[in-house]
Amino acid sequence: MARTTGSHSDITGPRIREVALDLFARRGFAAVSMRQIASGVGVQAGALYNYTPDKQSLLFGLMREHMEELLAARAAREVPDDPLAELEDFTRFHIAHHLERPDAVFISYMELRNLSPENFGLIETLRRAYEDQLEEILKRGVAVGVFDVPDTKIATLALIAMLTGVSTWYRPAGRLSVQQVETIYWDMVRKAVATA
Amino acid sequence: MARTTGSHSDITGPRIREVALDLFARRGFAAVSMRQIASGVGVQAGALYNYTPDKQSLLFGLMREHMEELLAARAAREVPDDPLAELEDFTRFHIAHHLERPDAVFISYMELRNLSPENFGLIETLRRAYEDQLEEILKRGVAVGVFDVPDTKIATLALIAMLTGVSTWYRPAGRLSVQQVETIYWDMVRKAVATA
DNA sequence: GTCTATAGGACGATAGAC
DNA sequence: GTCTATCGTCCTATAGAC
Repeated sequence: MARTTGSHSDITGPRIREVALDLFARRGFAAVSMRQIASGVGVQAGALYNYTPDKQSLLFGLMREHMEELLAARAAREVPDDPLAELEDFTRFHIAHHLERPDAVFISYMELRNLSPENFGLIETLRRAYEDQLEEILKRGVAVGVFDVPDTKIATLALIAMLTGVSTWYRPAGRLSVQQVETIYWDMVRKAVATA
Repeated sequence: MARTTGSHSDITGPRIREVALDLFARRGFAAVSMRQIASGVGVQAGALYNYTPDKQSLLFGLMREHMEELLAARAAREVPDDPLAELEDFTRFHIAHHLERPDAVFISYMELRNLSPENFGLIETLRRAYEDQLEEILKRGVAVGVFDVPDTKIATLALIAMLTGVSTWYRPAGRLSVQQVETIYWDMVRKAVATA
């Protein structure tokens, strides 16, 4: 892992984030030391502090990046007009996006309690903004009579929990493609909010 | 927190488990020290080792107890005969049981990676046994034509993720009773697996 | 059963040389 | 920008007195 002394600012920065994401996801933030991260990158522990003021900022940066990427990817999408097609789009987007970055997904809800109160608040705001997009779809569908849910807020949380749960069991080498998984979940989501 | 020197084996044992459960849930296993647990109990750190061989056994004991209690509570139930009523019973049981012990629920899926491989395997076996009960209900319902799910294994995981997710947002002081929450979720579960 | 004391090591973060 | 060296603190777990 050792590396020759010298300047590598363009490489080291991203590598630190990469290694930290991997180690935090696999062992947990509190169980990972700055020395372990440095070793994975191939530098000494002190060198990390050229890139982050402290360990917690490293975690926060990874989580904020993940949430902002999620919101940006969602915003970049061309969204259909009717609520049913919109909900299908959201479902498929959510599953595909989350399965593409399992480590970031994992730490973003497992390590919330290791954030300072300020940082926690910032992440929660981003998470709320994302959830609100789903709730708005449900509200529109209820308004025009294509959905029937007793409580849009709870339905939102229930559906997101269900969809995000894919990350806990999906393995790319398994028997199902991402598209097949999307379709199976969409079938359940569609029916769960359908008019009786 | 200090306590007079002396024998308290009948009190200290349960208190250690109680304090550990609370601290592990609030801050995470790796972030909690034996000294902090001892301080919460009102003894010195060394005294803990009269009750547990090490920190990890303490965690494992809490998780195993939680899973065994879950299976026992489920087994003690009188289960209705038709799949639809059975599924409603499972849904309401799962929600009520989990909302009664949020800390144990929390650590039981957040701290899996802090278990040794052997202990992890034991907990996974118990978890699988519980999940299998739901899958059997779904299979029976599909067999007699009252449920329509494309994949019972995935539906099982999806429904459990949705139901367990209640623990992340429910607060007893909130606007809804446990019964109301059960009913809202049952409405979604019922429709999600219904025949089209 | 609990205490005090400690072994033996890892931690986060910083200072100063190059 | 990275290194080596280190400060001060905390950790798990054990030993031996009471």
